[in-house]
Amino acid sequence: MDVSRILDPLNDAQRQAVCAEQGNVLVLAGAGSGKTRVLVHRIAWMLAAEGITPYGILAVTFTNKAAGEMRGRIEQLLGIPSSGMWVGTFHGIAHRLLRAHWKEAGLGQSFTVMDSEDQLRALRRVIREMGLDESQWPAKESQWYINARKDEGLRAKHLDHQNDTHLRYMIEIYAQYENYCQRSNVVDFAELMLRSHELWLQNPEILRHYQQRFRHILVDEFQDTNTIQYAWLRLLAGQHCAMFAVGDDDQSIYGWRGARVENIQQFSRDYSNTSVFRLEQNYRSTGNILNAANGLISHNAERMGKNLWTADSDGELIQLYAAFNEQDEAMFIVERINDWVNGGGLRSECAVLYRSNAQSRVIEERLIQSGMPYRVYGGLRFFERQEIKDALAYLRLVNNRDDDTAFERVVNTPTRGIGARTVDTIRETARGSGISLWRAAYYLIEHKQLAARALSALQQFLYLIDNLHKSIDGLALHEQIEHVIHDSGLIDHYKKERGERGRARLENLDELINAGRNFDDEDRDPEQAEVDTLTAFLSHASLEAGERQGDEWDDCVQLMTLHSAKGLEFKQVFLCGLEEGVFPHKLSMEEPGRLEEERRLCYVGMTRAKQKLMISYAEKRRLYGEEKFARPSRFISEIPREYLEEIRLGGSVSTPVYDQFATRVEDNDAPLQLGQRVFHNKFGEGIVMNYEGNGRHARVQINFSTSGSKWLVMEYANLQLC
DNA sequence: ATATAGAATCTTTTT
DNA sequence: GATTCTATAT
Repeated sequence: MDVSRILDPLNDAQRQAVCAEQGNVLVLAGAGSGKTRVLVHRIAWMLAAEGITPYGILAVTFTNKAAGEMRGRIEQLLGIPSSGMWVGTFHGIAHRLLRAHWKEAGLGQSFTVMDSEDQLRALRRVIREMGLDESQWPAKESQWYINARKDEGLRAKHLDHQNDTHLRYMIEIYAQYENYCQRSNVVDFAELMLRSHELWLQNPEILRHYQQRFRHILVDEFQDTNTIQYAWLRLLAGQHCAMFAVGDDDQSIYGWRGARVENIQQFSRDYSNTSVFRLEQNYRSTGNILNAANGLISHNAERMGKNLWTADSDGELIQLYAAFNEQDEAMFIVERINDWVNGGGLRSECAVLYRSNAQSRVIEERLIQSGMPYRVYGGLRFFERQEIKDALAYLRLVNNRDDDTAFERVVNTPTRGIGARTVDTIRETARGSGISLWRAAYYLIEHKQLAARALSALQQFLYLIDNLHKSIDGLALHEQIEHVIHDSGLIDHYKKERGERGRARLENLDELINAGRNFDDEDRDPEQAEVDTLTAFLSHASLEAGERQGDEWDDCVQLMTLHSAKGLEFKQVFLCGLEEGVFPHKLSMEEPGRLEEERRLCYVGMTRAKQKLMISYAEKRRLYGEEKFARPSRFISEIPREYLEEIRLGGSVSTPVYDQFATRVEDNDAPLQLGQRVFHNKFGEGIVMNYEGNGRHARVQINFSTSGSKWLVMEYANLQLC
């Protein structure tokens, strides 16, 4: 193997990381510094130069996309298939382990993986069965609580209610939910990590086997690992494994779902012989964009320290546009895109990034108006669509009769005369005897404990599932799917739905058959040939919900949230809605830690831009039906001024907007922070709800605890901060 | 079993 | 403002 192909395309820092001596390595890779390249070349280097066998390598990522990309690039670089190597997501690999050791993990052989919607439905049922009021104990909250505990590696039995009633119920719901999952032979996403971790802890011989096999672990996006994922890695690594972790603390934007940036620092502490490398040369953006981003992120206190630089030229200044309102902002963005396209640029080279999905609507409307094709990321994915989930539920039930989530979903879809009353009876029986719904239904029929009509309807349903099981045995996967969606009546059911939507649903069901046809050859895991195809397909559907909607091939403007933009790059980026309360989001403004995460999010957004970055904010914005005034985001004032250029449309430059907000933000005698508690001599204590204008002439709306909401003029109000 | 009206609620997202 | 769920009526 010619090693120069691996080393030549690298810069010094990259090469040092790639060729680092065997041992633990931490690579702090800034945005656009060639993070994936280093991972891929490191693997290639180990295989080609160090004589390490692919069989001993495990590479973990967070998304299927990243895993696929890594695998593809390894194969491209080496010119051979990457077989034997494990490259996958944390959840994908945990799932693989559980399939291989289902018995030791305490699962049934054909256990099913629930997605978050399934999990929510399951929790609704558990809460209802506990006789709790659903409005007082929202399933969403329990789901959040349970997943957060699982991400910390904690089971219900580890938790202490500390005499807190609320907590006690939460833990009880958790415990009941664990029972439910065990009974139904299903696992949720967090459970995959937690249970595979326990599998290793409780079966030292299995752990030893994997420890001996995987002497080289590579981890992508290390800053996004949560507690259980890090514990899982440490356990697998044991004493003799070399870990190669790549991450960027400045791009940690998933703290709210349990990711712990601290794991990066912890890594060097836990593995004392760790060599640390920094990749700071950026190959993506112009100098001005990088300097602006560096300036912004320097306002964060908790950093490992890193400064991106480029050999590229300064490029254009970052343009700042102060819009009158959100309509004006949208108009500005679309006009700029038009200019770009007229100048020969592609629409797909432009991305509009926003903090929250609700912001996309106005921009979409404006794009439609000017006939500009666009694509919004973040809609429903293929395997999450209603009709697809219905079909999958039938398949799941055929595959695993105890899957209560699937049973509940399809027992009366399409309607077949099994009403709420009957299902209630089944549930009660199931709960009374601690059995699955399927078994309870069987029991009720055998003992004729239902009204005649319901009994025969239910019997029909059980026959249907049993017959489906028999008739699809031995068929190819796509034939199985086709059979099930026809015989279940789903096709007829959706044929009745009129209009565009019904037609789309039928098309999707057709597409599901197609997915089954393609699955056989492509997506099977060669090391798990003994798992039957249907089971593998169902797991695939849960673990890899498919691409987001949109025609990739069309040349269209890209619209997405800042979170979904991570890892992508565009020649021209619009960062919009930079207003206090929108970005940083009002729910993240209180805690310093969360605010720093918002700032990192802004940093991520800025560093997506290759050539042109445009930042905009609206002085007045209609959001959630109400019109509100907002101050420009503090993030704007944190960008060093020399990299910004304020622009106005139509050339009518009046007061420089930058000056306006600069004084507004920095002046402490204008405490117009929304949500600020204030004291008024006559009205007492209140909270700032809204304001209009700025400086001394501003009018402020304050909600007083004793006398209600009032508009006051700052100049005369004489407010005191509390 | 379905249709409709009223109410609630509205970061960010992958697996 | 728009969606999504819940309660009630038919």
